[in-house]
Amino acid sequence: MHKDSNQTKYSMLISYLKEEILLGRIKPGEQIPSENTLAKKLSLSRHTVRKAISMLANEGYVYTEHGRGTYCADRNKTRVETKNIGVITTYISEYIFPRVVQGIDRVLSENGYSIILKNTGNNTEKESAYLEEMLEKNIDGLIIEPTKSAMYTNNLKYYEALENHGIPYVFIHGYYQKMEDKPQVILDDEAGMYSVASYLTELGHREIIGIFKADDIQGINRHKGYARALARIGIPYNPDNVIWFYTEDRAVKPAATIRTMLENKHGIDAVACYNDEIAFKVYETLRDFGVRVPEDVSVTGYDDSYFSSNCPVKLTTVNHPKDMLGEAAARLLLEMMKNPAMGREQTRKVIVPELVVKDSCAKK
Amino acid sequence: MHKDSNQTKYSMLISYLKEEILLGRIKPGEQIPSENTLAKKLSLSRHTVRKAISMLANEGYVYTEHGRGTYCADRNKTRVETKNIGVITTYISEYIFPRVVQGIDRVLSENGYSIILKNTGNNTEKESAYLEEMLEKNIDGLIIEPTKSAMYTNNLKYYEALENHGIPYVFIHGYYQKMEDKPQVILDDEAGMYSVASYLTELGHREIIGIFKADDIQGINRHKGYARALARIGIPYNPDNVIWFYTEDRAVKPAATIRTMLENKHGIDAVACYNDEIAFKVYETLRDFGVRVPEDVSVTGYDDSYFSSNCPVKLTTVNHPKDMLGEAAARLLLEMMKNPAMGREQTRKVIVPELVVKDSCAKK
DNA sequence: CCGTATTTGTTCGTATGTATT
DNA sequence: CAATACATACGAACAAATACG
Repeated sequence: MHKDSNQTKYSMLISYLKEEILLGRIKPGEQIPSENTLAKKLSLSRHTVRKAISMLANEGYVYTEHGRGTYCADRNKTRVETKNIGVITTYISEYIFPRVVQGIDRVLSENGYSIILKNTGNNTEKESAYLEEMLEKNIDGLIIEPTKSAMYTNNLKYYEALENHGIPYVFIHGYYQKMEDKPQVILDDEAGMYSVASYLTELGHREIIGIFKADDIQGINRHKGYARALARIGIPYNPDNVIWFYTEDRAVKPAATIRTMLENKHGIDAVACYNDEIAFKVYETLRDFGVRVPEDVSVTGYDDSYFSSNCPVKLTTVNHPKDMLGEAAARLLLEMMKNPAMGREQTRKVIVPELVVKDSCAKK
Repeated sequence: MHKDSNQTKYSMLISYLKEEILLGRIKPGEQIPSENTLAKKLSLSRHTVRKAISMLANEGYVYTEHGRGTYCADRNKTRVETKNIGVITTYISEYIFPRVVQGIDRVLSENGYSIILKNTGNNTEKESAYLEEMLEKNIDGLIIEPTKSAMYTNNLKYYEALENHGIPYVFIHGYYQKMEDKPQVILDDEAGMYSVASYLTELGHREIIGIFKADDIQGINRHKGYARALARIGIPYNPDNVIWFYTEDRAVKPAATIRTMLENKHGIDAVACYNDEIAFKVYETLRDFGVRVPEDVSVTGYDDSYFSSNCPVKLTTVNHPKDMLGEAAARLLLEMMKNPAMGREQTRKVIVPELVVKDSCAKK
């Protein structure tokens, strides 16, 4: 049950049964435990169980037969095209999201589809709720940016359900670790950060601080690229030079840690940041401390956003082909809807981003 | 009651009430006796009455409101709820749109609705196509930012159709000129620009250039505020000091015109811009020409976006309560869906923005 | 075919919670 | 604040349909 605990008892039972049905754990025609069994098992009165079942029957999830029992209804016989595609994003980042959605929308609108938009605010429970909503709404396909993709997720069941119902889906930006082979359009984050870190080492920097996001796969992969670039030229990996942050502390942790490092006279040649927003904050922290960029310390961002171009010292960064990412995901989804039996090679698109050199790095 | 006596008590009550409604003895909107009243009058238990009423509600004959009563429904207007709300924006401006949509999404998601997103790219034909699509999709409501709101539109028929189908809609940001009294959530653009221009006159400026967008109602209203502020202190209106631009030439016209003015030694004390993006371009143009901001010329923006805060000289601007705008629109729509007969006073929300003084203006 | 257990359907009573006026 | 109206939840009894030995 484990659901919205502030809800009513009957609605908890409804969402429990609904989930079982939507996820295919109770199959059409299958009998549901009797009212008395459910009441006893869940410590509810029979009246409450009846209320839940009567509502489910009304919504067409189950049907009851007098004297026989209650059965799961077959709702899929009437699966019509809705021409709606679900799009679930993590949090509406001001500088990435709109362009990606625009790319998706352009391709899908051209093909007569509309997008149903949801954003999870990087909250896993909301992701559950919205996936369930999408299943109920009978969408024709789904494009989803996974929430906290580096963390354990118990939402895998929804993806299985999508597959059971024959609804294609495409991951963008990231993917869950057990689902590397599922359809996806991603950026090669490791390669991107590898090119940043290599660029910094070529400028002669050795004490390179890396700042990474710990709860999404992008952060993990960018960290890999950072470590690989340093290893290539024989710099031993130094955990003290790596700062990890989470969605929840992104506004304070990176800048605060850099400040502490400066106060403790931790040697810093360069700072390679998870994205432009962090880089901009790092730039401000350094400036406030009287450290010049790039003369004293080099700083790099990631995403080539307005944070990079509007920073007093334009930030060297990695481009983010936002529109292209959205368009590619939409096109892949359309192909999959046309031809459901696509091979793995065709359902994985990796876009390699490029280093964009601006003014925030100098030779040591 | 006089009906099939072999039936159940609750079904007798159902057919009694159904008949009253179908024969028009109980009219749509009219209140039905309370559960307790019916129970007492008909010598039934309240539970039995509730059973009958809940089935009638399910069939769409009546609807209940917690704490108020049970009412006769208008069966001609009961469409099937899709729990989808259409949202049509003009063009996905990077710095306004995501927050507005986020505000809309937050309120609607909380209430179990999803948004179907479309953007017109400020193209009137696309607006037609998308309005038609929304009508086909059977949405429960619509939030729309009108495309080229200051121009003639021949999409009025779609709004009429929405009304005929009983689908409520809310304008945001702007409205068409023949539809001033339709439900809307807008910013008081005239007041916003009035406060900007008044601020500039109070600093002693007289030759104040105004740059406005000609094809949306926001531009028209901001121009009104500008003209009113100048008129207030007796500055005669000078058309040579006003630059009009359109969606299509927004990237070049404003900056190019300022450059021409500078070359022609047109006197400029200050430039009041349509938005921060234009103001940033004007700032760059002035700087490239060797004109200092704010020492030589004052510049103002509008929207309080990152263009304002990331400009080397932070731009004095007008705030844009993006989230609040979206939330207010969503809440208004929800109210209208609940209570279709809302008066005009309640369906028009005007948010008055505030001047945000930063560093780009100085005394003459 | 009968009897019994099971399952859903109808109806009552009672108590408490919550929204509206 | 009190009264009113709907909402949730428990308990109990009996009826009607079905399944099965």
